[in-house]
Amino acid sequence: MVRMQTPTPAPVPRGRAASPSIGLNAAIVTATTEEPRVLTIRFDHGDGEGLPSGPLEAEHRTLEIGLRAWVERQTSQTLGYVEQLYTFGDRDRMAGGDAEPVRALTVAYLALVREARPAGSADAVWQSWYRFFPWEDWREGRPPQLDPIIDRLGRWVAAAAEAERRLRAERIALAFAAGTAEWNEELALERYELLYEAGLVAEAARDLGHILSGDGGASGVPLAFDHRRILATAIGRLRGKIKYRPVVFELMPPAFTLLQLQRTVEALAGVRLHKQNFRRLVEQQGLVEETGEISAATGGRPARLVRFRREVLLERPAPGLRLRAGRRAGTG
Amino acid sequence: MVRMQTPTPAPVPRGRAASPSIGLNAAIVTATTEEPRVLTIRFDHGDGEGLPSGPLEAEHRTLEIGLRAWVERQTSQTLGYVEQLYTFGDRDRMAGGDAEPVRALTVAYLALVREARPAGSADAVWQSWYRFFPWEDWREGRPPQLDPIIDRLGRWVAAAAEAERRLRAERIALAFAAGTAEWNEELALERYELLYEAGLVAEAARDLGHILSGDGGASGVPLAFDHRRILATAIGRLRGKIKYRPVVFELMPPAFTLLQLQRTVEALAGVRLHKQNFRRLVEQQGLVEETGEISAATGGRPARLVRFRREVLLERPAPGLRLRAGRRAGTG
DNA sequence: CCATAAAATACTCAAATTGAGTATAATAGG
DNA sequence: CCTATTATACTCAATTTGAGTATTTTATGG
Repeated sequence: MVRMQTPTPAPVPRGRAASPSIGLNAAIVTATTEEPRVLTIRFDHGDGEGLPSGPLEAEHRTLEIGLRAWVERQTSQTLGYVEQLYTFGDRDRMAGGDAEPVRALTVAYLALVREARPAGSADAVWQSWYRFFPWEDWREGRPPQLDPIIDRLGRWVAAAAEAERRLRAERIALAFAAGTAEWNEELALERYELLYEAGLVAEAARDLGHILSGDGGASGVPLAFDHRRILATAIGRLRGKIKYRPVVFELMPPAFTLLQLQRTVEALAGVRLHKQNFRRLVEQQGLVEETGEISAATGGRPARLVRFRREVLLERPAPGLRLRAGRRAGTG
Repeated sequence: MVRMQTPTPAPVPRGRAASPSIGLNAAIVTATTEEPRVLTIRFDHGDGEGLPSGPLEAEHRTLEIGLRAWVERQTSQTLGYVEQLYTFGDRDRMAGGDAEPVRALTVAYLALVREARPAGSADAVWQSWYRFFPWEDWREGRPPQLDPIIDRLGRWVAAAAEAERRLRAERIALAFAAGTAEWNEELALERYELLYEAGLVAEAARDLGHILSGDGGASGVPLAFDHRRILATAIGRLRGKIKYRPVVFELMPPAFTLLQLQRTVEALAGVRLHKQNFRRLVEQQGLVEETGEISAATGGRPARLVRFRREVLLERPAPGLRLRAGRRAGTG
């Protein structure tokens, strides 16, 4: 990483010097048995769960090194791909009462790991990320959880004044494929933020000191702090990234079949793909190469085992799986 | 993402709790008379220049609000679009001597403004960003500055051992369109990082305490600290973004002709586009609508004046100008 | 040993998109 | 009126996409 220099010496009379604490936060993702999984921590003090996080320590040269250090120490996972997501710096972030507003700066990361180890601590668990975002999984068609959500969103729209109402309606139409718009799996963050604004996720009520009235689980399991928002960011980012960068392979074993690859992509994207076209794409793009081996039958005709063709990284600027959802699940 | 190596990784065994200073940093971009411009500050103490930056202050609720606040105060610019780029947090960033390594955290932003005001302070100047990246401007064809660069990069490749050599050669081929690869304007950061690693930009030498031997200006004007790297990040991000988000319009006046729009996109992307196809794209995507007015002749037949069609934001998830460079400049 | 299910793989084909033009219209300046 | 310059309309072949059908190769249950 680049050797960094000091930021420009502040030329402005410093009002109150902000000397906030800095946290690192990671959405650690893997994919097993057709589910995208994320590592969460159960907090022993209380009932909540959240993403693993740790402090930035002085001995780490860069943020990313610091992140890898404590993740590997705490969860005994070796991180593969790591990408910075966003830095959140809200004051008043540590809500809850009349405590002096303390700025908590959090640098959030997305990390991919190839295999889900049992997780170092007993409090760390791998969970399908759809547990937190049930409306994001369209692999078996439109998820039924959407009905109560759209319903409640509709009431939120109606509650607003003229101009704002139209705006809300259109944001919802776009994000939730309510009108003519098609489902766009990349808009995970937009959807979560809409639900938060509309007060339809538990975090929104919590941050206001309320309790969310029940919705039969349609709104998903909440996470501590803004961790669910970070996870939504991670999901959206990853879903976008697989289209132009071969990041899926960070989640695959050394050798795999094309169907396994497709199932992993589908798990992440939350949509089904057209099998024949998916293969055509993968082959045409030169993303994989033969291992020469054949898979131990997966239920039908045995499949070739392929591996990721690393050279593609050096050949083309944007190798990825610009996937288009197949209308019907698994045609052909 | 490719990262540069720290020249001096001094592992200092230090205690705990990093309580670093936090800086905000902005690449403020506009586009006038067919040039993409960025606001830089001339430092009175010394000869360098850099990006505007300021401290995060306690009274700002979010990072972005803090950023807007001091930018608007210091430069009297009103920021339109603002996007977080990256958070840099290297320790040892305060180079130069045996000073105690202090962590300086910097959150870098990209900001777009519609018109370049004379800039609040006399030390603030709008400059074409190609002054800092002469090799990035392909609008008049392959820039001649590339020749000495490729030449020097070639020597850097030759200087490496076998395995590393191949790697370098392929990174260069991809980033600089040296082999079969086509020029990819989005790879601005990758190119800058290669040049930094190869010691071909002044910052690399400076960070090592050397002086860069002359290259006739091919390597562009340096900036203080890592500001040129931040600018490269901003350029790459913006060039990518215009393809799927209508951000160019943040730089356009309320009414404009299609050619003006095209010239702005070309200025940002650093490549020429096929005029007729560009228009087809813009119209098909519904990005603009008629104002009914006609431009005061721009040299030939008068052109319709159009405006950005805001509704497109609500209709489609990824409205942008997925531009393809035209082989020849301005055909038709 | 045969029928059937489950995959894998091969091949087809029409529609849509893209890349690269040509053709024509409208203006200003001499 | 001729020329330069830009705007705009329209064409057309090549490529890419979306959505199939057809065929091959296994395992399995009678």
